[in-house]
Amino acid sequence: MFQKKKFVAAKKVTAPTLAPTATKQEEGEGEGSPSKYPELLRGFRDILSDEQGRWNLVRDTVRKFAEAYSFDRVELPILERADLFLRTLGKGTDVVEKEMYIFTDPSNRSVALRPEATASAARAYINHGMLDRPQPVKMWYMGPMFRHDRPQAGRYRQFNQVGFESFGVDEAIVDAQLIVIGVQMFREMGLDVKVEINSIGTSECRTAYLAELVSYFRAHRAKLSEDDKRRLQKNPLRILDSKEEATRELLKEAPQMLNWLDEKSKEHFMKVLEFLEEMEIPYVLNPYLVRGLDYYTHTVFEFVLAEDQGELSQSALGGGGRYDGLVELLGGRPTPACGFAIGIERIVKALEVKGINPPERPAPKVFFAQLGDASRRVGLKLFEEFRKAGVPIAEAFGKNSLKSQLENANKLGVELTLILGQKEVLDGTIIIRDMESGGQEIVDVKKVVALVLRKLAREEEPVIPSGSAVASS
RNA sequence: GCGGUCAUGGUGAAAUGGUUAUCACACCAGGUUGUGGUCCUGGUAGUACGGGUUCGAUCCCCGUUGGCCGCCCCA
Repeated sequence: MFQKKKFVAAKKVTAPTLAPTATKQEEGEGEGSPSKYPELLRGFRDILSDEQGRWNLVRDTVRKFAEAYSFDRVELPILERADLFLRTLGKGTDVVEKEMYIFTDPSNRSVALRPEATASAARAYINHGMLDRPQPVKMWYMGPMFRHDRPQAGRYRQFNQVGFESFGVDEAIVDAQLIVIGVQMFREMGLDVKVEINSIGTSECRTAYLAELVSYFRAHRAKLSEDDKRRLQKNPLRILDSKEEATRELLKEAPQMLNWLDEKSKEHFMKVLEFLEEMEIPYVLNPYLVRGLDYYTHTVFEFVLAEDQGELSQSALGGGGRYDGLVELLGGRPTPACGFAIGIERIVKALEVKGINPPERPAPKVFFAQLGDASRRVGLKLFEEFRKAGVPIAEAFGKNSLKSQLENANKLGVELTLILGQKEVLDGTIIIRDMESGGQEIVDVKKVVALVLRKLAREEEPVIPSGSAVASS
């Protein structure tokens, strides 16, 4: 029996803590499991087989695109020096300020679970001297990210992202192609997205613009909400996507980023848009689109689920942009770069809402039913033969009665059940039972794989309807 | 981080300040020999956790944890 009490007891055994800096057990989350059963950490989840079909669709599609567009797969560490993110993401950003899983490791280093992977990709680019490879260096990754945010549907503390990053080329076509890849991937998966796009220029023109923006809003400070005042102080760009009515009103008269772009930035942005038009990628110019991370320059964009895709609280499926200063910021040679990341959980959710649910794996069409240990031994070998023949096969070795095994077979919806009893083992035969008709035949066990293959192939032959019109529903 | 809302077996639901918490589905085992789908019988399994009020709490109160929604933010 499973002892429920064990977990209660286990709670009292204080595990060696990784953070000797003593997170005092105060209020809020963070105590052990309050239940008698082990409980998931808030915002963390198990992804079970009922979702795996959709996950596979995402994984497979992404991989196909990565290969077609020659992006190289990289596996980046989940844990990095905290400093990497603190330097790159920006001081005022929420991610850095309150969402990072940051702690001191046993060797007394400040480390962080990655909240995103672009910084790691840039770090890898520098560490491995990729600037000496033919440019652009194009890489893609897929894996978990961590942000200690308040969980909600479509927002988790551990979530998975796929990212595409291209280093070393500053041409607008790089931005455009990344957007094309993103949009086409979504289409391939059956999701209709639109692209929201903006340019925030170089850090120089952004600084000039921000000064202007701040002074504009300072003049109207009285009308701003507390939130927006805080933004104005900490991260003024964010005021652009404020949802406050009064602020939105003020924004109409506010200085526009686009007017502050220098000639080169403007030209770059126009080219990106032209390429998108050429490719007939639907985009929406959103002058208020800014991204949450500081390293972006020039083009920024988001992939947003098209409206008619059902109710979803989180409709931004991904986003990205150009980050020409990032490599240099990390100490590398100035290197232009551009990339995007998409959130797998949100995509999977969108697929679910849309009713797209491919099977996780092909359902087995054959079931092996045994009677006794001699039969089990033969079964063990047969499984290998069927595997080599590429035929998935199910079993219930743990059951003793033929009846319950057939029940299982029936529930699985297999076409054929192989029945092997004492008698058959002695004779070197096996029974093939057709589950639909109930018909059975006794065959040589040595030929069973070939016979099953033939029977299954016959089933798959398309039945040509003979003349009679099929009643339409 | 702020506000709201909810929490009953694996799932979906029902009920009550007072014997043993109800039902369906699912799962397991049977309905004499080695044969599934329907049917019948039986079984496993639950009031998230901690405290308080009470003679008595699953129900009332408080706290915690977790889900969801809005804000913040973002993928």
